[in-house]
Parts: sequence; C-alpha cells; structure tokens
Amino acid sequence: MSKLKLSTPTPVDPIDALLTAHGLRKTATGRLVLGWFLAHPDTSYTHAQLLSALTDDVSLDLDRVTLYRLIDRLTQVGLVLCRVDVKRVRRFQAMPTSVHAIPHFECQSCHRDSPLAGALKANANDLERAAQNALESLKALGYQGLSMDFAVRGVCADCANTAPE
Amino acid sequence: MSKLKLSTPTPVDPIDALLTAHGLRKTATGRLVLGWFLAHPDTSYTHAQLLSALTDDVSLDLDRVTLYRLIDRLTQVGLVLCRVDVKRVRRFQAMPTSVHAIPHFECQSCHRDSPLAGALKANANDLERAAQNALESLKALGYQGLSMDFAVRGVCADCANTAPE
DNA sequence: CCACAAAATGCAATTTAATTGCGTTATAGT
DNA sequence: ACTATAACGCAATTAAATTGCATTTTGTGG
Repeated sequence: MSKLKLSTPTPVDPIDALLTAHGLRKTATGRLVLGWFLAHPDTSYTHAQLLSALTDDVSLDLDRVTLYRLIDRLTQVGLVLCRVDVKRVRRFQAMPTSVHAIPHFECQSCHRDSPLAGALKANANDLERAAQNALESLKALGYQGLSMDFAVRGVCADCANTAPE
Repeated sequence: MSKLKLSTPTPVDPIDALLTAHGLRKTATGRLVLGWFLAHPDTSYTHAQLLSALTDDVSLDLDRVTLYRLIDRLTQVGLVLCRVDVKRVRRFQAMPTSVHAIPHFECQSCHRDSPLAGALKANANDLERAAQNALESLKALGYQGLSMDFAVRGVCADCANTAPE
C-alpha cells in the first residue's frame, strides 16, 4: 500500500485548530488549559481547583487573573461549560459533545447535592427522551454547545424526617 | 341560621401557623418576611431587593444580617425556595405549591437568561409531563417542597451568528 | 523579515455577596 | 413570672471575582 501525502504538510494540532476556529489566539497557556479541559471531560473544576491542578500536574505557572480571563474567553465561544454550584462557586468543564439531562437534587436543609438516578428509576427514561428532543429542537434553531441541567430543589426525605415535626 | 362556635376560639393566623408548624418562632420580622413571600408567589428576590422592598413597602427596618439569617431559616424548613442565578447571586421566593419545570436558556456569551417556552413549542408538553411524573415519584419518597429548574446552557443563536466564524 | 495594532499577561487594588463573633433582646414552655 | 433558647443588631471579616494599568506576546500587512 502506497503512502499518501497528507493534505496539510504541517500537521494541525487539534487544540490549535479549535482555538483558531473560535477566534482565539494560540498562546502557550491557552493550549495547556484547553488541553486540560479536553483531557478531562465530564469533570468540572472550580477556578481554584483548576489553578492548582495546572501548576501541580502541568507545571504551568500563571496568574489567577489570567486564568479567570482565559476561562472567560473559552466559555464565551462555547468551548467550555460554566455553571454555578450550590455554594455560589463557578464550575468549569469541557463543553460536552453529546449531552443528557442528569437530574440532581439540592437539599436546602443539609445542602447536599445528590443524583436522582435512583429515585427516578421509572421516570428517568421519559425525562431523558423529552430532554433529548428539546435539545434537538434548539440545535435546529442555531443554538450551539448545548448542555442541560435538571435540578430539583427542596428538602430531602432524611431532613424532612429529622425535622421538628 | 345559628352561629357556630369556632373550634379554635382564637382564630389562627395562617402565617403564624406555618411558622410554628415548621418550628420557627413567631417574631414580628418573621411574620412580615414570610408574609411578603406568600403575597408575591412566583416572584424571586435577591437579598438586596428584598431588603429594600421590605423597608419601602412594609416600612420594616431590619439589619442585613438578620434578614440573611431569617431567610436561611425559612429555606432550611422548605418554606422558601433558594436558587443561585447566573450572576452568582442567591434568589429567594415562596416555595411553590404546584410546580412545573420552566425551561430556560443561559447564554454564555451575552449572559442573557431567557425562557425557552417559545423555542420548545413542540417539546414543552412532553418535558412538562415527564417532569411532573418525576416530581410525583419524589414526593412519594418523602421529599418535600419540591421545585424544578430545567436549565440549558450554551451559546444562543444570536451570539453564534455574530461570532468570529 | 520587520513593524505595528490588537490581544494576552501579570500585579495591585477593589468590589460585592455573604459569613462570623458577640453582647443584647425577645420568645416559648414550665 | 422565670429561665433556657432562639432571634436580633452591630462590627469586623471572608472569599470569589473584577478592574485598571503597564508590559509582553501574537497575528497581519508591508
């Protein structure tokens, strides 16, 4: 089998490609940070966690503010997903490519955030299907980089029982 | 028609009843604040908004910290719903009695938070039904004061089009 | 390859929501 | 009425995130 000449003589780094495709510059930190997110899909980090992870694991030494601004750029163009957790802290992760709604419960008494997969056994599938369809509709309308978050808030059974009556 | 003697000689204020039923004391501020929430269902307030609303409309003059702690108590027992908005600020409202999932979209580019009712025309009903069923399951399991929040995050069509390409 | 405008970086100072400590006052239960 | 406990008010503090500004790096056009 004969060797094929690559269409691009200089092989393109997929991360660089993403950066330029979204109008961002190819800086050392930009590559490392986006690389980190892509290497850890489905995991979300606070700004502080990300900062220490980068310094420890990638020995990237950058300023807090620089990281804030870089993350801002990444979220603005839809490469990174940002949500605010129950403790009012932003959490960042790679924008998922295929998404499902993962229902979770936030107890206002014990402040625990727990998945509802177990409690919703029967309904989970319906919910998932409805959510997927909704997502498709939005995509068709031009929305990009979609991620769903289905939250239920209240008082969990444990706290309700421990309650004053 | 003869007058009936009330079962409770001293008529019970519904707000007082709620307070005691949830193990809270009947203080002047507690009554006023819970009263305000119940008088404005489906409307959420930040701590600052609530504070000025109370001083302006009910001429209740209380300390910031006191309001924080009072709201904490009300949310802990499930009388008040607390969520964190996209600007990382807590928003409080009366815990809804009958709830539906109101899908909304948070754009990570323009930071607008818009309802998805329009965009989801076709899917809204399915989603609503699935959500309602899920809620019923949770109620049966002992969860209390349930409220749903269905959030979709990403880049809205407007921002995606204005993008660098 | 060089120059120059625009974007990215680092550091210091600041903003804002929310929390903690503590002495005082009001409420509930006996 | 009396007492333990919860609620209150004030001052000080915490923690995440933002802003301003001077300096360096990146992309682009000659």
